[in-house]
Amino acid sequence: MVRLVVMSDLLERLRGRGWRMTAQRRVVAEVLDGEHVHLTADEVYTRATARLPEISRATVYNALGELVSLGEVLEVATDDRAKRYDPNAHRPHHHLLCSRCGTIRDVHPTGDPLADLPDSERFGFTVSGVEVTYRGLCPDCTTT
Amino acid sequence: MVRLVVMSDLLERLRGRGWRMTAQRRVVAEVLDGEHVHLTADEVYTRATARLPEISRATVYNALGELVSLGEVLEVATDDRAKRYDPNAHRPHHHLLCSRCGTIRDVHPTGDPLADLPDSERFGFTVSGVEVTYRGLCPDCTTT
DNA sequence: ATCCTACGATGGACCAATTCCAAGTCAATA
DNA sequence: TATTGACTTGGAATTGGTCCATCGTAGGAT
Ligand SMILES: [Mn+2]
Ligand SMILES: [Mn+2]
Ligand SMILES: [Zn+2]
Ligand SMILES: [Zn+2]
Repeated sequence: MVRLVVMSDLLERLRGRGWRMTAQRRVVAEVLDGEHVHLTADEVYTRATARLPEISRATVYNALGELVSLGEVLEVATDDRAKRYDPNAHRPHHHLLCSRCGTIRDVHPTGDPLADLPDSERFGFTVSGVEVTYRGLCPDCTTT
Repeated sequence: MVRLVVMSDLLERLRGRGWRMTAQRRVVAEVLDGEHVHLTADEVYTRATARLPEISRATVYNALGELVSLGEVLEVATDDRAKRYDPNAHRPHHHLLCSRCGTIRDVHPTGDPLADLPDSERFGFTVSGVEVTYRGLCPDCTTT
């Protein structure tokens, strides 16, 4: 039995969590749902505008912020100025990014970097997570 | 034989590399030299101003940018809005940062994260480096 | 089906971090 | 010491994001 409905897993979950559903929130969630992209707030805004022309930037920022607090979306800080929003919050992963064009890919390294930080290197911190960012050149940028 | 002169290792190197030395560039380099801090551009500007009151922000940004291109200083992007500048570019290391107050510490995890990224997870990229960022609460923020 | 109201949406002002620019200054070479 | 290309400056511009007063509406109550 093949599952044809791929969308709205996220929408479903949000509703279940009591997230008040509005046309604006729906399109933001829909833009993020689906493939594992890493859009900037402005890219989300542009795509949302295609579906709901009167949506405002402030609303997009609000919705993104809420999705992040809810743990449904991850905020990724690259060295670009703009944060990126990652809907793939359920399967833990890390990132590989192209220093030239900014492309981001999800990667799943082997090993547990948390285990690689001995107590003597924790300086009394309560360590709760770790992000690994690989940098390099994507196939396109390597040849060009 | 104890080495008393701890400063100007950086200055020395820059001179040797043919970096045209001006009063402004010197104070920026001096602010960064020495202990392993992670200052924002504005913090560098403030400290530089203490030594050379007429220096301008633009010049601080210019000098920082050049030091980064020269590989003498590392740019660290946290989730804060402002980038941090790390003079510890010679001994490879990673970072542990407090999610509450923003404190950053250098850490040296065991293991090689580059070796943990199999070819099948490189997607044709030429991978050149990796950053590991541990997050948690510093001792102060844990108790408070 | 309609009412109510607390929560959400809006756009425009505001802000912080950074970059850009035209004009003035100066370090290093000859 | 004269020359000149590189560096510095202050302010304007740009970018990415937040704030806020006001208006609109989702969804529970009736
Ligand atoms: Mn991702
Ligand atoms: Mn460091
Ligand atoms: Zn690329
Ligand atoms: Zn702290």
